[in-house]
Amino acid sequence: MFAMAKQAGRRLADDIVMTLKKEVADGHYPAGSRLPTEAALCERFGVSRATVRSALKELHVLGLVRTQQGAGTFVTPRPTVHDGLERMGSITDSIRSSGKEPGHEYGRRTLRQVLPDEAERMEAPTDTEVIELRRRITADGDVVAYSYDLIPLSLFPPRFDPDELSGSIFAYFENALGLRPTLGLAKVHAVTSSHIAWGPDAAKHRLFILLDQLHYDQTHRLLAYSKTYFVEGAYEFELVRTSK
Amino acid sequence: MFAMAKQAGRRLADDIVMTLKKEVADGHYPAGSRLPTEAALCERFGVSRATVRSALKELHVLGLVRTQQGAGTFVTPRPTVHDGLERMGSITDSIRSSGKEPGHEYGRRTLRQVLPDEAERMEAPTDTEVIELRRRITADGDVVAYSYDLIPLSLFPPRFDPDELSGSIFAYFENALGLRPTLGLAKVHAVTSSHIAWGPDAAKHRLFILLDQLHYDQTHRLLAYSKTYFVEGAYEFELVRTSK
DNA sequence: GACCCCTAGTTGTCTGACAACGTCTGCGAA
DNA sequence: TTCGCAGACGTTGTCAGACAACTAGGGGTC
Repeated sequence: MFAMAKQAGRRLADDIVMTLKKEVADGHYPAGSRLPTEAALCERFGVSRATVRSALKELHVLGLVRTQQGAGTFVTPRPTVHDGLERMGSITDSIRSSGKEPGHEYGRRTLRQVLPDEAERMEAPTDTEVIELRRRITADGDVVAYSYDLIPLSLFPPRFDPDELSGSIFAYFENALGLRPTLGLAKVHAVTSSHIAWGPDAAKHRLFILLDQLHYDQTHRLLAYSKTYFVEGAYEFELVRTSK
Repeated sequence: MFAMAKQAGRRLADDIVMTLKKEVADGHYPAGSRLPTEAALCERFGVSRATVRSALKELHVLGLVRTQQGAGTFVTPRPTVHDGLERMGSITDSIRSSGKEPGHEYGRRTLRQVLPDEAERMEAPTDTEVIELRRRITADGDVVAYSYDLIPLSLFPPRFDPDELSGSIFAYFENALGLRPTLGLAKVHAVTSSHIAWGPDAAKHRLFILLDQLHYDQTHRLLAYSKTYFVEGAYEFELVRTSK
């Protein structure tokens, strides 16, 4: 039989989803191939058909499989594409997955009140206190982005020392604060400006893609408001668009 | 009872999903409020609980609701956000949903072979014949984007007259050819160039966001390769990023 | 007021059955 | 042999009823 480590609070169907997701990703079921029948999956996982169908429904909504009445459930053929910008994730990870070594150089860390336009975008009171970070993000030593991040002071523990913040902000959120950004609302702009870049290579960088983004966790609490200026040409900006 | 127009090939659960989605969007069930119980929804839609659960599962995976065993199903509080760039859809629709009137002005329509770099990006033979379209897309009369679209000639019926193509390409695909673009792979760039814009306002447009995009249908057939240059500032470029 | 227990209500899972639909087999006709 | 068709069979979609797991709320006790 199938003994799965069952985490507290998790539903049976979730385990099946995770297992099948992994097997599809690992090529156990190639694109276009047919998954085992619902009855076979029932037997394998030791659950009822209702539970298997719940799991398959999730895979269907996620676009991983396509079901056809009378025929079976098939793995959706997908171009081999790593996740794009539509997936929440740290820039650090995406640089690393492209085979380069990410780096962070921190500029000023400031404690201040939000500006009026920032408050409006964040839908926060105008007296909200935030920590402002200025960073340069590098890949194999080359600057790929300049980032200006605002993080509400209320997220941090009392007696917090801003200098603890280094490296990836996502990693800090997760490891030090136990917060996981799961939703980002971004606006994309093209920008030419000589006031964004700083540091030794600043003069070379004039054309940017601006990702003006609000980060939330699963409870829709605002974690950060960041403006990240990607140096045009230095960072491959990919996006997978899907229909509903 | 509830008599719903049932489209061919659609499942019962899909109708329920659409109805509930709309009602949530219309504020019929405010954020955080509890949806009717599964039993109540069964009665309302005249279906079994299995079908209702299938529909609710879809809403759950889509992040619209949260279910809690023993308590009920609740509408997820969400920032009010319309779909962003991560959703496949025509620019025309997105302009219309922002309350403006979309328009299309067609420039040259050309029948030609693909260029080498185009063939590489399209993963197509170098002797592929395509129809090239040049369009200006407008909102309330103002140019918001210049688009250069390549569509494989093989998609068109024999004795095709390029002049039939007008208005939204997506609409033409769907209505005239029965094709539905469901997947887009895009790269995003910032571009400054004086060679992109054409027409009366060309001189005003120098800074663009380029969406360099391959369009596929559900069978993963390439429908089009388009380079759309959005005039910076004229089009609000939004993106909803989610985690897996 | 604070705490515990019990109960009614709701979602999660199980079982069994039939309907709707796709696929394949095998037979007969050309 | 080849082609077309009918029917059997397999698979997913839906239905019905039941019980398990869990939550929220009420009432009682201290």
